[in-house]
Amino acid sequence: MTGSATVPRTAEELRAAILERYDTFSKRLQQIARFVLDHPDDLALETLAVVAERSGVQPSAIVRFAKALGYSGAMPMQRLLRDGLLANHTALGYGERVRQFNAALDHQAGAGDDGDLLAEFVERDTLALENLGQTMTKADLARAVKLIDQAQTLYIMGFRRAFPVASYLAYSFQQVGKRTIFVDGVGGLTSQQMGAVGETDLLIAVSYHPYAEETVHAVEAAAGAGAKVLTITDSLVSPMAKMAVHVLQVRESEVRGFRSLAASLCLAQTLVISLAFERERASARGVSRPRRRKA
Amino acid sequence: MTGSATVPRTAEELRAAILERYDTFSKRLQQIARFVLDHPDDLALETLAVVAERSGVQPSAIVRFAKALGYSGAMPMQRLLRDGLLANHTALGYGERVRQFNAALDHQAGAGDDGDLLAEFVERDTLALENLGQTMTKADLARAVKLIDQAQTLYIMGFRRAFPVASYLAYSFQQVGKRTIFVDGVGGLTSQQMGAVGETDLLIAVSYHPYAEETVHAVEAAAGAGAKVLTITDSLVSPMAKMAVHVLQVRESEVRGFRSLAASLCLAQTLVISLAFERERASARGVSRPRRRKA
DNA sequence: GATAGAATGGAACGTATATTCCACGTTTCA
DNA sequence: TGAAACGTGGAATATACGTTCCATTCTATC
Repeated sequence: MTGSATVPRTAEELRAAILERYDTFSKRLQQIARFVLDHPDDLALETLAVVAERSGVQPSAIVRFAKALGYSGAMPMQRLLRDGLLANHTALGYGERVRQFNAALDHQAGAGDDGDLLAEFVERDTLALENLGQTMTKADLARAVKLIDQAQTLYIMGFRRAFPVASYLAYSFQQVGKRTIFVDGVGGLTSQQMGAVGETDLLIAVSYHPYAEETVHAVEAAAGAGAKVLTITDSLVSPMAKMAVHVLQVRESEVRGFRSLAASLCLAQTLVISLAFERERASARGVSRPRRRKA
Repeated sequence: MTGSATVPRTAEELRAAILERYDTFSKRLQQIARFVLDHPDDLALETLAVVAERSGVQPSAIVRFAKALGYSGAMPMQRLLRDGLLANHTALGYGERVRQFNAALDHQAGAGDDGDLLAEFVERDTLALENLGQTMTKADLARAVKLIDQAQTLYIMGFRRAFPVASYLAYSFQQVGKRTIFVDGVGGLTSQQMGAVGETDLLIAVSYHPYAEETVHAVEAAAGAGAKVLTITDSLVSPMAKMAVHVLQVRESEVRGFRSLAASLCLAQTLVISLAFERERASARGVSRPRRRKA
């Protein structure tokens, strides 16, 4: 039944295949081909019956069209166009590509071959980074840097899975000369470490689902004391998000319950170096920081 | 049945409505709300059953969620998100792409500008990951996993810049049930924490140039006590490399004097999950670990 | 600690959908 | 012009989906 040896596997390939074989199609099939080329989004999103009515053909004709291209039915073709739609979208098919990646991983897991596990994680982290670059706006970043710059003292916390990110932030901010206190929770001294937090300070709380209790409480306390809170988290409705003056959302893909931290650390480093540059620029303009100076 | 007076009629309104009423939702409904906010495209394109499985809830729960927002069912809500996706796709051909174009212009603006610092880091981390995938051999990884698997107790250490990596390793290995001791150096108790290390144990030492003194000393001590040492480092001739039975070299690319940790963390995660798979496979084959099976 | 109420999971249900099948119409070649 | 092959429309069918319902579990209140 397959018309040709190779079946199109991407939206672009499909488009090319239709153009190439257009002349060999029957009249009705050509009519469908024109519709697919002209309104790919319709075919991607709407139900087959709707597409049939909108293009003026029978549903069965569309199925025949798909089979003529080598598919088993119309639905595989639809899925292809859906993925293509997402790829053009800003979200970039991130979810879909992760889905496919996970599916591939499952298959390999069944085969028992962990040889290329590394390659797969590399791929997944690359996707997460790409997604970060496209979803995080410059305005969000600039606002975060401004908050950090204005803070008299920086408090940083993050437990469990967020701990590596928090420790990296603390270490790096100290390196660039920012007055930073790392609330590491050692010895149960969290509240003591946070004791002096005041209205001129900023707390950066890193937390991912499930959100550590200590972090939530600390954010509450800090907000109660009048301090500003900046959270790096995975959801806009995380417990911290509401109390925070600014939220940086990071989407790390998850495989078998293990989420990566690549995107978070990339963001963390961007924050640190953005701050360093900001200060450099400020001190280059004038001796005193324009934000603080009184005269 | 309608929860509120007005039912959201656009994707943006829906988003706002969810955020506003989030607190009034039950636990499961909040879980769904998070998923909808974080993965709107999934809900728009995938079938309800797929969304349910991906978000870890029942299909009926999603229907309840939609009804709680005032819809007659889940499908009207889906249609809303679908239309929103389409609108973004077509209409943004102008607005969004102009914005991206402007962003590209800013990127060209210059080195001093921190406008697209994020893009720069994303690019750099992506390269680092790619490099990791190409240089790290399967044999190196397999040997490392084997060492970890055979160790009775795992000791993990890494200070300064390596601390986030070490803490991630410690946390993750504990999560998958490996007996792990995180030598964090709190209270100057490093040598005490390392006191019981013996011939059947493995020390994973993470260290980058300039190599922290404490790490070097600890590796010496561990090697002296007969323990095996696996190092994750940036040079084959680092002080630790000679004493280690196995070295995993990670080359993090450097931008403006700041090195990333993306590749190291990707490697770390690969190690953890490789170990988890290895154990899973072993326990699936037989009750006892077949690692040493003779037949 | 007991009880009323809400929330939840999962099976059962009805429906809408994609697909298949077949009779009819159209084209093509002898 | 006749006959055979191909293409087409629409009904029939099987499937997959969204939705509903109810027993059970969880939560809050007394």
